[in-house]
Amino acid sequence: MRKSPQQQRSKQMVNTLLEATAKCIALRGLDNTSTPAIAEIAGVSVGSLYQYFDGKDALLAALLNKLALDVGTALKHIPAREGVTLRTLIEQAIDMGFSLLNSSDGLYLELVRNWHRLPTEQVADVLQQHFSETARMYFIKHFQQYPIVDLQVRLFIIINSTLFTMVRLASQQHESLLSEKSVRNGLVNMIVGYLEQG
Amino acid sequence: MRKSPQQQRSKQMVNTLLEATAKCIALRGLDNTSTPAIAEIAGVSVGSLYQYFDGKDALLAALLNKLALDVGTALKHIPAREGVTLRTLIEQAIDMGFSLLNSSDGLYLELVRNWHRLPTEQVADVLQQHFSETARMYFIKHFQQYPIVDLQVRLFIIINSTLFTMVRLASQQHESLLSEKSVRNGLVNMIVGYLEQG
Amino acid sequence: MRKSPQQQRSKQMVNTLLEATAKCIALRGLDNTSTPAIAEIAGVSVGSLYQYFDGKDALLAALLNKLALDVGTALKHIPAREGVTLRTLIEQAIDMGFSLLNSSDGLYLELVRNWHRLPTEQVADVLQQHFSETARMYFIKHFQQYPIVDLQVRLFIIINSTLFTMVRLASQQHESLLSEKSVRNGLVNMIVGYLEQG
Amino acid sequence: MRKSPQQQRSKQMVNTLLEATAKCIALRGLDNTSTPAIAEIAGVSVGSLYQYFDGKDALLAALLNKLALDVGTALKHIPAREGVTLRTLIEQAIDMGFSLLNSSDGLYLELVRNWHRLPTEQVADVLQQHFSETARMYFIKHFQQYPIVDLQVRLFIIINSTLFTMVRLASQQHESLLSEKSVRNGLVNMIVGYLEQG
DNA sequence: TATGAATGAGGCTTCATTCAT
DNA sequence: CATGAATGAAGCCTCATTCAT
Repeated sequence: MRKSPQQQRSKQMVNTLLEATAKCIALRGLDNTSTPAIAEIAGVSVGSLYQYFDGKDALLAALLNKLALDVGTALKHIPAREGVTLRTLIEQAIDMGFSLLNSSDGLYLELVRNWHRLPTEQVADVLQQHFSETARMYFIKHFQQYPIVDLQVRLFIIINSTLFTMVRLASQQHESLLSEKSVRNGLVNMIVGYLEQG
Repeated sequence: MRKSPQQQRSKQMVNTLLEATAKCIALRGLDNTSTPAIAEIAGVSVGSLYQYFDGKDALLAALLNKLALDVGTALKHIPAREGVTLRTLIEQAIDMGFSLLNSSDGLYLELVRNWHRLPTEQVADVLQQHFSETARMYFIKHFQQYPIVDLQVRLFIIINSTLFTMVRLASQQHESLLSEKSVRNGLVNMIVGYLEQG
Repeated sequence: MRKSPQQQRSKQMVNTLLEATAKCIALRGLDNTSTPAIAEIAGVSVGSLYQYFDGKDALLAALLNKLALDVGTALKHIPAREGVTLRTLIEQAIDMGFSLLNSSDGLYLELVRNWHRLPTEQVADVLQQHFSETARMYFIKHFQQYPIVDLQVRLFIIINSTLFTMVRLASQQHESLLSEKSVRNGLVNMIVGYLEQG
Repeated sequence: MRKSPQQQRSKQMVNTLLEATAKCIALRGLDNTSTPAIAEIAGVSVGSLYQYFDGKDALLAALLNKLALDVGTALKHIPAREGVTLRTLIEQAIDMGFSLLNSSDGLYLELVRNWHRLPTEQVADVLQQHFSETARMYFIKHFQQYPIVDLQVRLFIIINSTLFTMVRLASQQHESLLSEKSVRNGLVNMIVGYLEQG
């Protein structure tokens, strides 16, 4: 590990680099994202890059963490007011998912597609925790009469199903016969149905 | 295109190379699968590789086609006898999925993980058709009373959900808290529930 | 050296290979003329090629010899009847040059362009001798009153000047502002003028 | 295009590489001039080569441009004082030609030999323009009484004739029966004679 | 002899990383 | 700290030639 940033300039540099990484991935794809390319986009020398990050992987890891936090935050802002139905909640989550996948020039899309080549542990942790907690709280509040068994399993299934179905759709967007809306509704139906099963 | 094989030896070589490719992907991952690596595993010179395939991509494409055919064949052998329930059908498909993902040293796992970097068109075609047909026939036979609307959408969702949920599980197998069995059952429940919705 | 052809079949094979070589050079250029390519055009295996020729260079050398003989023969047929003027003689030679360069899909053009990479010694010999003899005889017959001094030098200059000027012109034919005719006439004038100098 | 050099070191490197390229071509011939060979002669890693040039072709193009400029400059320094005869002018040009061809270990020789495989457009431009202008000016100044018709054609013929005759001679120098001097004089006679023709 | 599959040296190029300035 | 030039291992591919059948 390099020194962690301790000064103003440092933090800015770190930020610049992370943004450049994001931009590069979005524009050129993960495969074409090289350290020189990142440095160039950041308007900084490769050397500097290595002052702040141990290398490509460290940079990616940092980017993922940052994004995970952002997403986590965004998720927390899905209003869980009193009386909101499960269906509504899920609709909102999925809509947010689609808008993330379509945002940032496809950054998230490219990242999820390549999840297995990325240092995703922490990301998974962050999101997993968020969803687990949210779900647990929701069910405790609303459905204590028929508590969900196997919550972990169901969450695992739902999250992966939704995420990758969305990614696959977004990946063929232009040439797809399926509309985003119909897939969204299908997913919602499937998930709600599943969660309401004894 | 290279000359197509014209002799006994040739067909064998093609096979050797495809197997080496498969082995290499399984053992070392797609990223570390290079033409030299393949040639070495095949016990053959790089030159030979290029006598039979136009390059790395052609080799991959050929491998995928072959595997798609194999899988297609395997799927056709899922017995669809009279009176088999939808649940059973799906259970069998999923079980087959898991056994494929766990077979061949993880070859299928690695391939599905990297789907977006592979020349998957034909593969998708083969499988898509199989599932579409099977599903259509099944529902025509059993459920004409409440015909499934949006079959394409539902299949898209189900297939991707299942596939990637399984892949994600298999990818963390050793360290996962979730058992294959529980995920399998969850998926089956979810899918059956979804398909039986009006 | 391989065995020299001693049988019918052999001679034919040699011929087929030489023609294939010529064709290949004309169509694909010397740089893209590989032994496999030649064998394929000849409809013969690479192995056979090596039965008859020691390799690429031997093949080229043989081709050049053959062509040199052909050209030599053609040159001999330029009618040197009584009373033909020097100018006419040269015009005919140049016209023949242009028609060779434009013939055979550009084979000669490509060969002359690449003269320095070819085993040209013998070719040069053949042609050199032809021209020397012709010239000597011509001048002895017609101009003994003012015999050309430095015949070797003059021939060297004339031949190379003409040849490469023609080749250069033919090489840019399509995009050239200069017409073949005007260059031809210019060459003739220059050469005749030069030869008639004391 | 690579980044253009921005520092002292860079310009030096560019130079080193161009010189190494020149050296390599001169010593080993164009065919044996490979990127590894150039890098080795330059005493530099292959990678460096690619920091400065897009590849072999770019390197060649750059070398040619540089040499064209050098030659252009040299030509401009052929003194065209008042009263210099056409013959003298041509003698000087040819002498300069010979000395170039014999210089740099035969670099120019090898380059001209391979003209048709080189990116020669700009080179041709530079030289063509020089000669056209010089010739035009010369004839306007001295011979307006009998203006040369077909100047373009004559220049084309003269330049190519001279150049390739010289190259051919230089290519067989050691084994030739012809002396440089005699060929030089022959060329001069031929050219002057040609240019003075109505 | 004829075949053509197999070889492997050699050419081109990229990019993560280091290090002298 | 910042810089960016330099490195070199590693990937991709071609083709002249050999050799088992």
